[in-house]
Amino acid sequence: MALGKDYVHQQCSIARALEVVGERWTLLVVRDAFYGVRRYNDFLVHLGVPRAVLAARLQALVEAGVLDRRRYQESPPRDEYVLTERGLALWPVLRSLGAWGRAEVPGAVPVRHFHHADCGTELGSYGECPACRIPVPPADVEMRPGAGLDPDPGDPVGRALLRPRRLLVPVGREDVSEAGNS
Amino acid sequence: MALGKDYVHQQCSIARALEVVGERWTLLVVRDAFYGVRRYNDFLVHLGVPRAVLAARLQALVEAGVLDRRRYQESPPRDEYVLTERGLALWPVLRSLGAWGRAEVPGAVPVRHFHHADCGTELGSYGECPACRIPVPPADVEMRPGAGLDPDPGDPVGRALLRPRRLLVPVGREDVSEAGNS
DNA sequence: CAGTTAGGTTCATTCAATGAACCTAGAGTG
DNA sequence: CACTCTAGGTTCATTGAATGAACCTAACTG
Repeated sequence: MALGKDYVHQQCSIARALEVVGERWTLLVVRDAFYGVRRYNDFLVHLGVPRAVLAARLQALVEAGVLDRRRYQESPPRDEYVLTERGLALWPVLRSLGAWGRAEVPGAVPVRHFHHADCGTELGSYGECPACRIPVPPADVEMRPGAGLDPDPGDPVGRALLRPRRLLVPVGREDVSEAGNS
Repeated sequence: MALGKDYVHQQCSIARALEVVGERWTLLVVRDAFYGVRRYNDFLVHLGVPRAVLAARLQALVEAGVLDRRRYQESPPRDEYVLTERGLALWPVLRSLGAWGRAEVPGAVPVRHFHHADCGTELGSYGECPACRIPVPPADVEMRPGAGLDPDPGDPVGRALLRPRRLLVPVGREDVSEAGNS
């Protein structure tokens, strides 16, 4: 990884984090993992990333301990990629990046809203629940579509993510399979 | 910017944030700006980034409204790059990335510690003060060297950052100028 | 007026991203 | 039992960006 070669001598834990998640597409792969995407093909169609790049990123994330590659069926051997504890710890990074992108990038209409599932309150910029005054773990976060969300994405995974969802819950096969069931 | 071309169709404020700060070196430039680095040459020696890349990144950050380029002397015209409000809003992103890099990247010895200047308490993972229970704005953060910090960095800016410092306070010329005053 | 400093630009080379094509192995279908 | 589909890749030529060295400019310094 090119970043690593240059960042290694940087005296900074930010640089060390960027060695792992700072490459192109990597954080979007992790984001999709939080959204419940687990399979190679689902990442592929949802991100629109080249296959070779996706394979390289998934492998790098597994080696870094961010994702766990696990066999979910044997007959045709199929693996899925699931966030580890280390990967789950990236939630504040994604949350703060998303909050910044929504608040500070001009012309941004809210695309998704994140709520504390226990009480329904929308999360604050730090991923905390303003009502309960606690940092909300991703498993307790409910994602709801916002006004800026494209109502008809081209890929089945994007369509599955139109509905309110709990984070980390795997995208169901029934959501993804049939294309045009309106 | 290559990222923009591909991320634009992504329905996500994380992707929009990455269009601005997701490129190689960009977040490290912003980090240095928080550390008090303001001048082209100081970024250059501290980051070890190619000159052309630094010029492109600074220009992009100015266009994105993250940095403000301001003339600080006329006689030889010299500009400095200072964080805007929008740039200051990136502090939670850097803080959470740094916290993750320290906690989750194996073999990481703490390089710098960040404390609430008002009370001296070390910041939590979200950039909050655990004692005062408030998010600490970067101007109120004191940075102190940690055990993992190289005690003799090769560049004068790195040496200036060895001492405890308030964030955003510009790196003084007297810190940077003389090389080997032990 | 020679040297230095700040802040760049230009250019050839290297390296990674892209996207299309191809590969493999098992599953379902007629 | 041939055909085709699906999941999960690999390979390869092309494109594009990063790299680092060299060069440029303008002003100040001794």
